[in-house]
Amino acid sequence: VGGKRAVTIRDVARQAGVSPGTVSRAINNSPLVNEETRERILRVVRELNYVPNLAARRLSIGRTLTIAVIVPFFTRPSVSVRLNGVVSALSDSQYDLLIHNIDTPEQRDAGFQEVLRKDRIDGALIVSLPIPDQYLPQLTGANVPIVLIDTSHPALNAFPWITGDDVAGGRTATEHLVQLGHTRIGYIGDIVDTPFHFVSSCDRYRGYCAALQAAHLPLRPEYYAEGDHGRPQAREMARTMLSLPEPPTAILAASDTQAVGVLEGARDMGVDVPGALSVIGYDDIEIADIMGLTTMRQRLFESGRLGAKSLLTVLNDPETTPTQQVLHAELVERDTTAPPS
Amino acid sequence: VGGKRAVTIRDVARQAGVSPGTVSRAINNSPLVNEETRERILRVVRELNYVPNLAARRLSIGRTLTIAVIVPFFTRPSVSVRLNGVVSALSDSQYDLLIHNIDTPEQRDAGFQEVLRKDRIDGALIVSLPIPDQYLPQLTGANVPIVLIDTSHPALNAFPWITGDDVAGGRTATEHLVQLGHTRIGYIGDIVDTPFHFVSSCDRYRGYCAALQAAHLPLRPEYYAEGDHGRPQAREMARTMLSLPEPPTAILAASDTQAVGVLEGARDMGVDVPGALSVIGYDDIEIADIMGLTTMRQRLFESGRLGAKSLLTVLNDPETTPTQQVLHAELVERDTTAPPS
DNA sequence: ATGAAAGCGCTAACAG
DNA sequence: CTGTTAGCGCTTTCAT
Repeated sequence: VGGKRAVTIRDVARQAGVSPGTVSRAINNSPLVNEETRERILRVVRELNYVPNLAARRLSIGRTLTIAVIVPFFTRPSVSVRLNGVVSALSDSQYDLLIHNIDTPEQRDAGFQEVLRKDRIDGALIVSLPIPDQYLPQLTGANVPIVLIDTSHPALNAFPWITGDDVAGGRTATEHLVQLGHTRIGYIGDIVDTPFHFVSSCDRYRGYCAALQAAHLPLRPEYYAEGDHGRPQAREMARTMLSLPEPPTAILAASDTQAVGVLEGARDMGVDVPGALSVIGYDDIEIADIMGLTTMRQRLFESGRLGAKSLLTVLNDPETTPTQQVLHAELVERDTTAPPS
Repeated sequence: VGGKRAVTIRDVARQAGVSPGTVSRAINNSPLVNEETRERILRVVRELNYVPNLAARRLSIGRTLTIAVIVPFFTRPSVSVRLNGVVSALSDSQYDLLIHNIDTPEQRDAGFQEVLRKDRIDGALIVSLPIPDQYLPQLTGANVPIVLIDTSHPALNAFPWITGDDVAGGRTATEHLVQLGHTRIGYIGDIVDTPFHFVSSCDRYRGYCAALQAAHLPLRPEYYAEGDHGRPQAREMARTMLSLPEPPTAILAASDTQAVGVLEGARDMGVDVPGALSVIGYDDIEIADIMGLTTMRQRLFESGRLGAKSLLTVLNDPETTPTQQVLHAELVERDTTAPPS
C-alpha cells in the first residue's frame, strides 16, 4: 500500500531524451513528430508503464471526457435495457459514463443542478425522466449538449431526442382489442399527478381514448384506474375493475409490469385469461415473453444506443443538426388476448 | 452555445476582496478563516453561482473522487439489484460512480488494466466477476482499495469482501427437496468452462452433492446438465432431463432465470409442477415472486450496499481492517415444490 | 487569519 | 520537427 510515485510525462521525457511537449505530441498522435523519436518515446512509455494522468489531461484540455446519464429507477427492467444500450454505444469511446440515478425529487434537483455542469461532464443523456418547466433554464443554459431519450419537452426541440410514440402505441394496442371484438375495454396505468409527472401512461391512455372514439365506443370512467407503478397496485386495481357489475372484457395496462399485476388480479378473481379477459401490456420486457403476454414492443436497447450515438456525434461536431427520431412500437401477439366470449 | 467563461475561484476572490487561498479555505470549511470573511466569501460564491472546477480540484488534491464498479452483464436482474445497492450507498457521498460493464473477456482485460488505476479512481468494487489468477498482480498491485462483492479469491483475503455461501445455499435448497421426500433430484446450471469461469453455479452444485451424500442418495450423472446461462437453454436441458427413462421428480436450478426455463420445459412436456415435478431456483429476483417459484433468497441489494459502505470506510481510513462478510441465503417456499407423488 | 507562491501533470501556443 | 513556456483552476505550504 506504498506511496510509489506514479510515472509522469517528465519521467518519460527524461528517459527518452526529449521534452515533455514532444512526449505529449507522440502519445497524442500528432503529425508534428519524427517517426523515429515517436517510436523511441513509445518504447520508453511501455518500459515505464506510463499512463497519462487523467485529471491533469482533463484540466489541461478543458474537457471532462465524461458523459452523464440521468435516469429514474434504473432497476426497472425497461430502464435497465435502455441503459444497456447506452453503455454498449459508449463502451469503445473515450468517454466515461457517470450514472446519476433518480428515485426522489431531491435527487432530480441534484441531477439537474450538480451534474449538468460543464466542469463535470461533456454531455448528458436524460433518460425516461419528464422535464418540469422549472428546470428548463438549467437545461437550455447548461452549456453542454444534452440528448433526450424517452422523454421530451416542447421547449427543448433544439435538442436531439429519441422517443417512442406513446399515443400511437396506446392506440394500436387498443385497436387490436377492438378488432378482436371487445367493446368493454379498461385501462390501468400510472398516477398522473406524482412529483415526477411521468407522461407515458397518460399518452398511452390518450391513444386508448382515440381508438375508442374512432370505434364509436363510449369512454367509461369506471374503466379507468391509476395507481403507483407496480405489480401489487395494478393487481389491486384489476380486482376492483373486475368486480364491477359490468366488468371489462379486456384491459390495456400502461406497462408489462402492470399487465402482470392485472394477470394476477384476474387469477385472484378466478377470471380466465384470455377466455374471459384479454390483457395487453406495453414494453415487451423479458417477463412478457415468459408470461406469454401480448404487448407493444418498444425498441428499448436501440433507443439507448441511438441516443448515445447521437450525443457522440454532437460531441464530435457541435454543428451537426440534432437527430430527432421516433421509434414506433409494434404489437406482439401472444397468449393473453383473444376475442371476447 | 456560447463560450461564457466559467466563474473561477479568482473571480470570487477578487469580488470578495481576498486571496484565492482564503476562498479555498472558506469553501472547504477550514478553521483557519475568520467567521466574518467566510460569510462574506460564501455570499459572493452564491451571488456568482460559483462551483469549483472538479478536474482542477482532483488534480490538486491528488484524488479522483471516483469509485469504479466492475461488473459483468449488468442487465441481469440479480446484478442490477446489487448495483442498485451500490448506487444507493454512494448517492450521498462525494464520490462519482464509474460503471464498467463486462460482457466479453476483452472488456474484462480493459476493466482490470485501464480502470484499476490510481489516476482514474480512488477505489473499486468488483461485483460478481470471478478473478482469474492471471489478474492477481494487477489487483494486488493496483494501489487502490478494492472490495469484492459476490466474488472472492483465496489470494485476495486481505481485501474486504461480501459474498453469499453458495455451497451452503445449494445444500439448503437440496435438503428441502430431500425432506419433501424426493430421491431423484436433478441439477441444471451454468457451463463451468466459460471464459469467465463463473463459480456460483458450480458451488451450488457442490452443496447439492453434499446434501445428496448426507441423505445417502446416489449422484446420477444424467441428472446433471449445464448450459449457457439463460431461460431457453435451461428449458432445453429440462426437456432432455425429463425425457429420461427415469426422470427426476425435482430439479434445482442455479438461478431463478434458469428455474423459469425449467418451468417452461416442464410445461412443454406436459409435466405438472409441483405435482409431478418440484422446481427450486436461486436468487429470489422479482420473477420468482411473480411465478410463485420456490427459491433461495439472496440479499442482493444488501450485498451491494454493504460492499460500497465498506469501501467508503476504507477510503476514509485506510488503516481499518477489512470487513469480510458472508450473507447467508434463505429458503423461500412458494408454489413450485411439493412432496413427490 | 490572510496573502503569496509553488505545484498537481498535462497540453498547446510560440519560437526556433 | 522539437524545446520552452505559460497556463488549466484548485490546494497547500510558507511567510507574515
